[in-house]
Amino acid sequence: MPELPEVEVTRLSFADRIAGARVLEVRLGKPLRWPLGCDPEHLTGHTVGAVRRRGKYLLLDLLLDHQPGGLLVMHLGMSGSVVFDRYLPPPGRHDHFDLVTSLGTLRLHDPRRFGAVVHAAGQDQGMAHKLLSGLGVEPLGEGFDAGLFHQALKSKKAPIKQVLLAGEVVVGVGNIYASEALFLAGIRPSLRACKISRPRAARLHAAIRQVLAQAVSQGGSTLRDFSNAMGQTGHFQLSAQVYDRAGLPCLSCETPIRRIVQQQRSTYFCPVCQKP
DNA sequence: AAAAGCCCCTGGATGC
DNA sequence: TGCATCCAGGGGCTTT
Repeated sequence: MPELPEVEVTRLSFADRIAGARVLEVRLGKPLRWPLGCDPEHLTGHTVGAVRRRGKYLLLDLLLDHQPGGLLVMHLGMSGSVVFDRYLPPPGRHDHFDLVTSLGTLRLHDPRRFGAVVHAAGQDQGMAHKLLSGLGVEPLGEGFDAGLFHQALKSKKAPIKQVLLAGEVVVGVGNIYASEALFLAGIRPSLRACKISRPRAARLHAAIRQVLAQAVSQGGSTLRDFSNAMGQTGHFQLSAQVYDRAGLPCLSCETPIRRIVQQQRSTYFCPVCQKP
């Protein structure tokens, strides 16, 4: 479920409230995608500092006696969501991680368990962790430059939709927003990335930023059950131009939207507005 | 080296 | 009502 906007909206909904909290206990449910990477007891006594985001990962800075104490890396997978509150009911069948702190409990709810919580420490305070190295540039950051983006696409022969999803060039763009950004840019998802001209790459660069920023401002997309750490749902799905609209008229030209499958994921596009 | 396939897991919607 | 099938916001690992 969660792409960059949903993760960012989640971050914004609890970062300020958890800052300075002291970890009292960690409760684990069923196994997630990866093991925590440390004894849960080890985290007790740490303090939570800033909550940051890298791509679709949430990063909780940990401190111990005012010294850096590594990172707690959280990923929401396909069906994950987080809640943070002073009082929560006992964990349910899909609640697999509780960080009980002096200011409330941070809980990961994840029915499919593709998500994870991993403790990363050591070199570079955990930022050198395998999961975080090798990630592309942040699309909403200053490092996302149209010219560099075009250069990066030149070396990729795969279809542009798949290159966006891979996250090696730019992070955070998932299945919904890849289709939406390509529609806004007027580019066919099947077009090989290396074939995209400089002007079209610039247009896609702008479209990615626009779509993601708009989605963040609308609280993300709630397709089935996403909500932020305050329990609030998102509304971007009501603004989607092509995602999940197969057979429905294009909102720009009325041609039926098409659905194709790329890398076993659905892609939606308008065959008229989006040129090969 | 890059691209394509294969899984991990649960639940909701649809069809017979 | 029951059961089978398909589909779903991701991404690491293995195979071509």
